[in-house]
Amino acid sequence: MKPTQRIERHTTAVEVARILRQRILGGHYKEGEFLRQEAIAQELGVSRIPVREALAILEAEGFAQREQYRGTVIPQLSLKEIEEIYKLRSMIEPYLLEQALLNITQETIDKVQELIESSKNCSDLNGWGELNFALHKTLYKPANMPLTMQILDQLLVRADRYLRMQRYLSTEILKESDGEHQHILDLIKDGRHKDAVDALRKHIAWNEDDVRQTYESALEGRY
Amino acid sequence: MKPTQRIERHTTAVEVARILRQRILGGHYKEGEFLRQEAIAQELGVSRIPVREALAILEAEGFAQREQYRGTVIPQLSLKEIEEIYKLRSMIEPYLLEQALLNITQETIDKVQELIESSKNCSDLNGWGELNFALHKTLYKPANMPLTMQILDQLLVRADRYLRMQRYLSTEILKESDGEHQHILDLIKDGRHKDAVDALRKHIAWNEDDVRQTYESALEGRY
DNA sequence: CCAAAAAATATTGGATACAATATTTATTAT
DNA sequence: ATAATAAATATTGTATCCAATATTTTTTGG
Repeated sequence: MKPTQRIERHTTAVEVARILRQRILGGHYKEGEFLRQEAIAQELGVSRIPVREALAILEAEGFAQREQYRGTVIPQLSLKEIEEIYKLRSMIEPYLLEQALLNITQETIDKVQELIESSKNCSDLNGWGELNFALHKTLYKPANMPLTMQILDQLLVRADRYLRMQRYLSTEILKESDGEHQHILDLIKDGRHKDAVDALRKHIAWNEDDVRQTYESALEGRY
Repeated sequence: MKPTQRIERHTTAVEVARILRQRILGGHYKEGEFLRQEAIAQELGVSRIPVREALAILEAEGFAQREQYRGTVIPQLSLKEIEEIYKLRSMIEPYLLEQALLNITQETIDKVQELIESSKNCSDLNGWGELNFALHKTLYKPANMPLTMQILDQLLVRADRYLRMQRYLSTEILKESDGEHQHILDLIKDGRHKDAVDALRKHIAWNEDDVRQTYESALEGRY
């Protein structure tokens, strides 16, 4: 078979990991499906070595489970995991925002505003996800807590798997979400930091509700 | 007949990752030192392939940083990271305990008591760390929150790097810690769940203070 | 025909060999 | 002698090949 997707910069292994991560998040592989090294290698036009390294990375990140001499499976989505993700987010993000607000600069505010604008004008669902991701990163960066950010990253990426399910069904939620982001930023601009943190808490809670509903209705549709 | 339970075996790569993780935690490699694939491979009597996979895993776990065509370095320890680790632990662990206590069984309590006894009788610093790890896992397991446990695992393993520094200097802290664990368990046995959670909070806070002091005095000794 | 054993096939795991890149040492021009 | 350049060396990254193990198919005994 001929390669369908090409490699660019970084090492091949990291590139393959990135592509597979995207595929997993995008629902390209069915839950419980076995990923075959040889198949992936041929599709991407590389040998199995970088593919294996990529699978090792993805396993360490929790996106895949390797079973010795059997293969690699994509772990199943679950309501339980949604609960956990959002419980953790609701613990970590308000704290990150609080800390960030202590050191926030006009530059950060402007950058966040820019990202919100881009997000409003973004019709591409994939791109919207990236922007949303960047927004959080930018907003929390002044907290200067790299480890916490790293942990949060993991949670956001995991949440993304569920968010994408949702995006297939409704794009209104995106605009709603943009509006909430704008509201939080406005409160920050006004110096109403405590209110901003509260608004963030609500934002996360609403987000969870949306995801749960989508997940549940998707399940119903399936069975 | 089909196997009811698959035997837990490890690939060379996972085994190498485990060994390197221990070494990193044990301070075998100096901060900022480059890990050479060939050297590790020869020491462990394997080829570089599993070593590379191990390094990829460790990087995904945050224990190493690979730079393309340059090598793998151990990230530096920092007071900042200590603060972050313990802030996150103080958010996550009390919540995990609360949830666990809702579903806790006598079996779990007995198991934890056993682990504490073993810990009291354990003179080996390395083994004590393992027991401490197992204790947390056992105690929080009834909460049934695998993702949260996974995140916590990362934090505990990271904290271990600093704890080990400490253990070189003082073994009294271990006994103190055992006592605190016993105290928490006693409160649980008495059904005083809220008090147990509070005791855990204090335990974590004290632990942080110990680690900070050790880290700072170690720094002074170094320069 | 059916279940168990054996062979065949598929797939993963690892070692060796080579290519790509970085680092170090040697060389050359001024 | 020194800075710039080129060669040599070291190290990482990847491909190919083979070994170990799992899965599937075929064979065989009842």
